[in-house]
Amino acid sequence: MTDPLSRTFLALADPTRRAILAQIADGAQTVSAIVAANGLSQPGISKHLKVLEGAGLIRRERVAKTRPVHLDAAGLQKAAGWIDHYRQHWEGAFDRMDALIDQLKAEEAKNGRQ
Amino acid sequence: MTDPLSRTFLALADPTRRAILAQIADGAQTVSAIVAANGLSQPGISKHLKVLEGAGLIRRERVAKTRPVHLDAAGLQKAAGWIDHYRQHWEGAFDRMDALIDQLKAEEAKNGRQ
DNA sequence: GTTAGATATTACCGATAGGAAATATAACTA
DNA sequence: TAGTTATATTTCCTATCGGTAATATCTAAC
Repeated sequence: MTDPLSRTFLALADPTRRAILAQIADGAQTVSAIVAANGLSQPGISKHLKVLEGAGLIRRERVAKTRPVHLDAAGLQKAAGWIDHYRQHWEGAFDRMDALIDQLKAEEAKNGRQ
Repeated sequence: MTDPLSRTFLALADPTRRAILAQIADGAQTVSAIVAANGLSQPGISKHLKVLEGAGLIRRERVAKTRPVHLDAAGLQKAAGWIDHYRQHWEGAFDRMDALIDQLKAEEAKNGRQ
């Protein structure tokens, strides 16, 4: 019952779930393939997939008996968007620091000439 | 005892903690100021700050009696870096889709000329 | 050194997460 | 229709989370 962004970050806060995303990044995989790749039980994987789906990070379709799992960019974009807001801040901070360093160097050079 | 990236994402998976980061994005704030801004109790805020510090998202210094809380770019950069890896994937997917649309348009135009 | 203010730590609570095992459902196949 | 495969759901356990209240610690000022 939490907000979508929290759900997305919570979904990313688990190594198994990040491994699943890494596994399907290059193309859809069946649940069985994901179970085989990770050491977990099948119900355990299904639970993780449910969390990822609820966070908008994966989509599932139905192909015959299997339910291939796809990466969904929408959820990741939301998370990236939130972080990007702060990236502007810290890159700004780096820029200001660079400017400060340049200024200090310039003054140092000027003092050297005195 | 979990891995650093999980700790970072877990720290971001809470609205109160994201609000704290938003509040200190433009400059350090004291714990009291953060307590006043959010509706929570002081120990509650201290707990959240501990989580944020463990995730490398904030730093704390000591200035007289207060402990100003600063945004720390390091943790955010790790999280952003992880997501960026997948951003390349999904932007690649968009590019490929754009290329496909261009190709379809080109063929359509060619057929139109026939 | 005593006192006051700012913050951290501890103890406790209810809710939820992550995990395994058992069971149920859904769809292909014989 | 019965059997088999793929996946989902339920149940149960323990650990952790988010919250509050009470207490402790650290620093500055007197």
